[in-house]
Amino acid sequence: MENKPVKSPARNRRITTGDKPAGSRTQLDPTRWVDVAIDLLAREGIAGLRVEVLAKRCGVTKGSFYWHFKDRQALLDAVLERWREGRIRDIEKTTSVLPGKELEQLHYAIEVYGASRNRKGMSIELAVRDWARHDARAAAVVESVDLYRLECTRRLFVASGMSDADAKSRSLLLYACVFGLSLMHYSHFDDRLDDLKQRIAERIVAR
Amino acid sequence: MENKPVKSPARNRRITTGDKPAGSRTQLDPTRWVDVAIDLLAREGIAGLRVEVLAKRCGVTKGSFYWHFKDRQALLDAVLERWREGRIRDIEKTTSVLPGKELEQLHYAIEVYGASRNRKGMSIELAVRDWARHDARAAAVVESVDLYRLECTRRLFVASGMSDADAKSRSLLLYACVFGLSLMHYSHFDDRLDDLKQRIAERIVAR
DNA sequence: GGAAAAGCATACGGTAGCGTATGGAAAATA
DNA sequence: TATTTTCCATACGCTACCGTATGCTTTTCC
Repeated sequence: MENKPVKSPARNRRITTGDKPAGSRTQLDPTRWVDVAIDLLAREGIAGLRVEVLAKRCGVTKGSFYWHFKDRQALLDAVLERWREGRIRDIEKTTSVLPGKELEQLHYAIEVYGASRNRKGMSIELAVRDWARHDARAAAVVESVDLYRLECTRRLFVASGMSDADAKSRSLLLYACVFGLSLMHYSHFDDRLDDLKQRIAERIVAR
Repeated sequence: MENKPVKSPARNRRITTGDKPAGSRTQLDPTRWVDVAIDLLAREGIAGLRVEVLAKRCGVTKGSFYWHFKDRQALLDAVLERWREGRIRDIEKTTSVLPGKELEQLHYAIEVYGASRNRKGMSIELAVRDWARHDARAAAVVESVDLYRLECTRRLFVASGMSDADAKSRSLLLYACVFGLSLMHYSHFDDRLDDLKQRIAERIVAR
């Protein structure tokens, strides 16, 4: 008597990812779960990154999740690792520059971090940092990323002719300012925010 | 059976604001709940501020909580209001200064914000800001506090002889740096952090 | 001293979330 | 085609919460 409703079969889940030569393995999700998880993290924060919510967002149930991951912590570890790798790559890309263009590149970095098109990236950044305040693993990842960033921009300042101590302080000030601004609500403080930001960037980089 | 049998009022609370003089009244709780709640907020963040956890920390059960507060949101509103008042008072105290001592006072403010003895205050600050990222009420409070802070320090910069535009940018940079530093993990970036901080403060305030 | 209110405990229903058990369907493989 | 492996749905037990209902005990006040 107990017929199944057969409501939403996953019949046409033909995954057409960048197929290798007839890879033949379904190979559906090792990365997709993390993709959606990071999107959820950006929107809701670490407290909103729940297994069943994530599964629903992926169009499956948690039965699938627990086939791919041992538990929630395994997902969180994967999210952290993915974030770390992405940040390292991004830092290297942002701070590699031809000699002579260092200060220009530093200005560019500041502008990119504060740009509105980078909203999601900054949401992830803040979510991870909040996460790190109550989780040692996240804190360790944040620290490694911070140190790498600080070191890369320090080199740029040094390459542009500044002393090591000056370069260090400017590098730290740069990132502190970038993240601090993303924490604040100052849009009503001035009606010419672009000028304001420009002056701040000058104070960090110039002279 | 849809009547309200006996118990309904959550309304006629004791006044507690000087009803009787020196009455040794119970006076136990209108503020104490919020005290403990803010302590819990500092430790665990907004996600850890749960009714039953708070009650246990107060040494009672939630039956007591729901006598004093309509619901969890009422507590959160009280926490926000208390935080806002405290910040406003603190800003006024920190930025009121004799003419001629403005830059000195700005240095003092920076140093106080970054001091280790202010750890709990900064924990609350970060918890409220994270809260504000997903709650409109908290966001409104943060914005009002931010604008007040920015305005007060702007006046200090102006009073020390800077242009209005310069003062605005330095004021914003000051707070962005203070909060940004509290988000970062840079203790291994240099072995002389005091020098580093001093250089940053100089760059924000001096010249 | 006794009624009334204040202050709190206990029990309950309800939701959301984690992780497990188990079965079923689809794809891969023999 | 038959069997195994992959992938997912469903159901279950458990815990942590929120908010309500209903007492019980201590004050307060007359």
